[in-house]
Amino acid sequence: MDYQFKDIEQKWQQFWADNQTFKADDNSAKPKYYVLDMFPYPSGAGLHVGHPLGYIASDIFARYKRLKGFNVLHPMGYDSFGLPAEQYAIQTGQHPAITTEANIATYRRQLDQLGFSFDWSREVRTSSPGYYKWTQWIFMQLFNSWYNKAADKAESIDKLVAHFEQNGSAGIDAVSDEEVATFTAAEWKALSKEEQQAELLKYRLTYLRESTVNWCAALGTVLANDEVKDGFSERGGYPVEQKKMMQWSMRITAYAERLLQGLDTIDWPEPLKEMQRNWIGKSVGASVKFLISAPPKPSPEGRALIEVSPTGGDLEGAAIEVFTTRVDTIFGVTFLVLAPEHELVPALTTPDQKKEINAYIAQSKKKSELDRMSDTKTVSGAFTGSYVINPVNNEQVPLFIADYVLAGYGTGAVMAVPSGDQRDYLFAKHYNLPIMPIMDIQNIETEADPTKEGKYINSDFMNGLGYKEGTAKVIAFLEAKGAGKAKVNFRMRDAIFGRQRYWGEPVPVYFKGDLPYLIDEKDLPLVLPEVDKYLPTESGEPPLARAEGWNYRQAPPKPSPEGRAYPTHQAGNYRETADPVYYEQLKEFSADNRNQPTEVENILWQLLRNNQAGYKIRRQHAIGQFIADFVSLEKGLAIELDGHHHKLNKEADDARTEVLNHLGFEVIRFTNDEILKAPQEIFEVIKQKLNSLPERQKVSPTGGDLEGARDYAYELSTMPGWAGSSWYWYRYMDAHNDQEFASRKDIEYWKDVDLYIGGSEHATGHLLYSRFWNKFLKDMNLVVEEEPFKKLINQGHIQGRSNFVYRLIDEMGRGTNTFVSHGLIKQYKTSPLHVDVNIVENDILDINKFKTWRDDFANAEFILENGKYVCGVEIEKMSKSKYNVVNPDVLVERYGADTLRMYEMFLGPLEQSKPWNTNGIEGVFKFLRKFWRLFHNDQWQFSLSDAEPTKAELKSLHKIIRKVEEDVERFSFNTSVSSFMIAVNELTDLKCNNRAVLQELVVVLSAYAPHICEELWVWLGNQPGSLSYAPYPKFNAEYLVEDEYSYPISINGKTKINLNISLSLEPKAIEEFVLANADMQKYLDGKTPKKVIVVKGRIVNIVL
RNA sequence: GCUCAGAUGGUGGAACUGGUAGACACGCAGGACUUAAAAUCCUGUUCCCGUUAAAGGAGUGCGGGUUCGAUUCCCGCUCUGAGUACCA
Repeated sequence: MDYQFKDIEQKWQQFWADNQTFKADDNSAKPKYYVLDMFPYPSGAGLHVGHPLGYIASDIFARYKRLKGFNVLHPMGYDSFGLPAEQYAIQTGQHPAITTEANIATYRRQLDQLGFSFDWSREVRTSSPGYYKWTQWIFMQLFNSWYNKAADKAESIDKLVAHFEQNGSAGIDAVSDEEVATFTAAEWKALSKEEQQAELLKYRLTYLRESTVNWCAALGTVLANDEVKDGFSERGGYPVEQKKMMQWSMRITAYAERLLQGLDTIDWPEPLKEMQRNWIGKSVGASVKFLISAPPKPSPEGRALIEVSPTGGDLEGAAIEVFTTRVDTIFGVTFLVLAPEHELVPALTTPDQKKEINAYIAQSKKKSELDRMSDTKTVSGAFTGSYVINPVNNEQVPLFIADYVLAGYGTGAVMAVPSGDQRDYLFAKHYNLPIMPIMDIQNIETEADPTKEGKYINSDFMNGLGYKEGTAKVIAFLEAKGAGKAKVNFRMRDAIFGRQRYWGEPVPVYFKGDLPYLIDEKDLPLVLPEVDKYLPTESGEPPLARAEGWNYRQAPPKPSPEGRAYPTHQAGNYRETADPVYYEQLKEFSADNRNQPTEVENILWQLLRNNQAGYKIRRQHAIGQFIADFVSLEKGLAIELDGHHHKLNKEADDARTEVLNHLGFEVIRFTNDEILKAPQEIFEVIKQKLNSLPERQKVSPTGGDLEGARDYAYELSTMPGWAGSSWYWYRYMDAHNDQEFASRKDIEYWKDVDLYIGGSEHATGHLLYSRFWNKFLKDMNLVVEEEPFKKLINQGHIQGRSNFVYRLIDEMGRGTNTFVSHGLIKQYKTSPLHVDVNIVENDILDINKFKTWRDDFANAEFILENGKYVCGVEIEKMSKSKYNVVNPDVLVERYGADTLRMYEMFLGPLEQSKPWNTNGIEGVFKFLRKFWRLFHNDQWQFSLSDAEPTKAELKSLHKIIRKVEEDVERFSFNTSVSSFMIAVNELTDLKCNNRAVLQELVVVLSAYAPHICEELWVWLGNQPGSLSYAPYPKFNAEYLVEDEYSYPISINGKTKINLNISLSLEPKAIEEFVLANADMQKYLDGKTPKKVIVVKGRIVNIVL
């Protein structure tokens, strides 16, 4: 039979699925190998031909490793939280979960038809509660941790608390917020719980803090730095502004050094490592304090300044701290510059300068991010009127502000050394400030000279020293004086960890007042609630604020005999609907309480039981959210005793009273003492109260009783897109575990990802955050490797090739229905318009198809060149809106998956970006047919010979065995496709139909073209499905041994002829043989060679 | 501006540690089969000069260098792509 790829591919895809052929074993004697693809966001557009590129490569590699005897884990899943589904929901009202589900179905169908060897039993989806339960859990671990610099790892927050309780803040070296308090153990213990919480928040690895964020009003959310490009959002291209907001952040800066050092231990592309290094942005230098000096001539106004300073006192004694990488140049400092946003600017501005400074601040605020970037030449700034003192020579230098100093980097202040820094130089020239050379070989005629060579001059105690000694000396000097110290600064900022969006993981946090608390671990997952609309509320709160009952109900703590603690409810959120489950829980606690009464309760109970007060009294009865000590449901009276808890929490009691009142209960309270002293009197009070109250309507305990209960507000923002992708490779190891994010056993077996394939666009996002979380999990001893991805390969991007038509613009500036061919557009006023690449061939527009492409083009007219409409071409991203998408479905339908797989590999090196071009796919298709034909006779009948393979056949076979081994190991998939073609061409020429040879060839090719190989494998008489785990053929070098080699003979490096010479011949003999050759005599032309170079088995070169 | 990657026929690309530049494909040209088309197969295809065949010359972005020999190594430059952006 002819090569029927459609039947074959369907059949084997079904077989693999039915037999779970690629299910990985968690416990195997074979060595493990983990091949991972970056999991996709399932977009509505489905896959285009660019998406599978990396998956094909990883699949070939995974299949190859199986043949090589490895236990391969090769999973796939979906990064299914994200903006597009939510944007779609906003527009259509369709729940993002539904959109996502539909998109995943499309993705799955498209992936399946390409014959990937994924272990689908381990599929993960970041948006499924079973998965994000553990994303939330990891968040909680981060919340419960702090970074101990002394141990250089994250540790439990309990350990920090224990330290505070014993030693106060002394001796703690932590990565924390800047403004942490210092306190003694006693002071710590004296703090209220809330104050302690607030302080601990400054240490936690995930924390809430007022931060300047990238706010995108159009998207209604904040964005991470890596999601902002040139002041616009990466998705959608909307403007982004800076805004101060209370935000969740991740203390990734704690790991800056380890993230940097770790790069040296992993096998990643150098450019990608470089991007991470730049992003981390380590600079080694020093921080120096410049004392603020009084204005030079204290005027009445000058004094006024000091009085109005925000510090409330004398600014003398206060200092400006700068960070510098060239502290050795400090004697060249002739002024200081602050960022306009620097907090001390208002206080340091003298009244004379106030006007100028304010004008400058206003002006630089107005400048957009873009202006500031494009305009790097203009010097601008303003003098504050104040001066500071250089600590090394006590000289007064003026203090300026200028927007070339960034508030967000370092301390937002720089010491200006115009002789060594070009920006400072320009600034000094502009403001006529002195420029002081500090190196003997410095040339500062026209520009700054940042040289480190030479000896210092004008530098007091540093004069005559070189860079290294000078730097050491000046740091020692500053340290001794307490005016500075060596310091390392990082460019990387903590990562904002919150989006004001719906379609993301809820943050497992609720609030008491302003303080965040974790929900109970047993309440995970905190499931995303339903909302009526996916938009922010009218008051600008995130969409989750629309969710009904989006509040946390903390279960009452287990009662202690003395405590009988009630949940600490406080005024706040109101809840109208009942929660039967919670009510059941309350009833349980009530029963517990009844079984363990306190002394006082017991006394009162003896008086009130059996209708002794005239009405039925219940004790420890659940009402709404609370358990009342005694209650008459009939009369609506709650009697509360003064438990241990109540004393501590008057506010909570008041709130409780308010709620109970709302529910129709009157509340009376007694202290324990009152009851102990005069129980009978209390009894009488209660009795009177009961009589005075009207009878209450009966309410069902489940229905009405819970109404109006108070709850805690949950966090309203959701986690950012990178949360779910920062640990997913561990979930694949144990995808269905509902006790742990992955079991210790499986983590210890699979350890880390051996090969990770994905795009370089994740360099500073996903790949950095994943390394961060991995290091944290390692610190927590939850995983075993410090780095998650041992080897990483960036597949190139397949770009689209767009075609354009050019619409003629009339003199009014309106678009017409006339289109100008590309060659003529210079003569007309036109505007370009994307046109569907499917109606263009070789850049010539099919005019008839164009007219039917869009209704409004039915009457289009054209200005042609040479009778043709030539389209413009541009290489850009493949996207629906650009009409340049090539769909793999179409190609699979026409050529089959095996052809598409091999063609995508054949296109060029995996890591290279290139525009898609379907031309050439025929060549690969022909190759597979030719391969198929090797196994068949002229009548398309399966026909093989069992004879001994010939030497030539074995040579072809073993060449390809070795070649594929070499190529796959170095990820050069394109070259092995060529080699397969060569092998099949050779075997065809040899008319090879030898079973032994072809069977091995099938195994070698099966990683690339699995379907056709499975089919032939079974024809060859093997067990269906066994091919995937067949042994890779053993290469035997003997078959490639030659006894002759065709030496290229060159004269002065230019090849002239080839001569067959025995490989056993030694160089001396080769030289003689060559020089004696008749043809060579002609070239030598009687001359004697100056020199003859013979490289055995390679080349002969004659120098004349 | 800085950092990184790259530049090879009409096209995609190959040449792995310096050793026959252009493998393998696409496209194109010519041919075979066929009434014809499709499909398939064969031949040619870096450029220039020349031709019956030959023989010669140039050639891996440009200019230098090292070397018997350079697409490969070194120096300078041009262009393209990516990242980054006043980072003190």
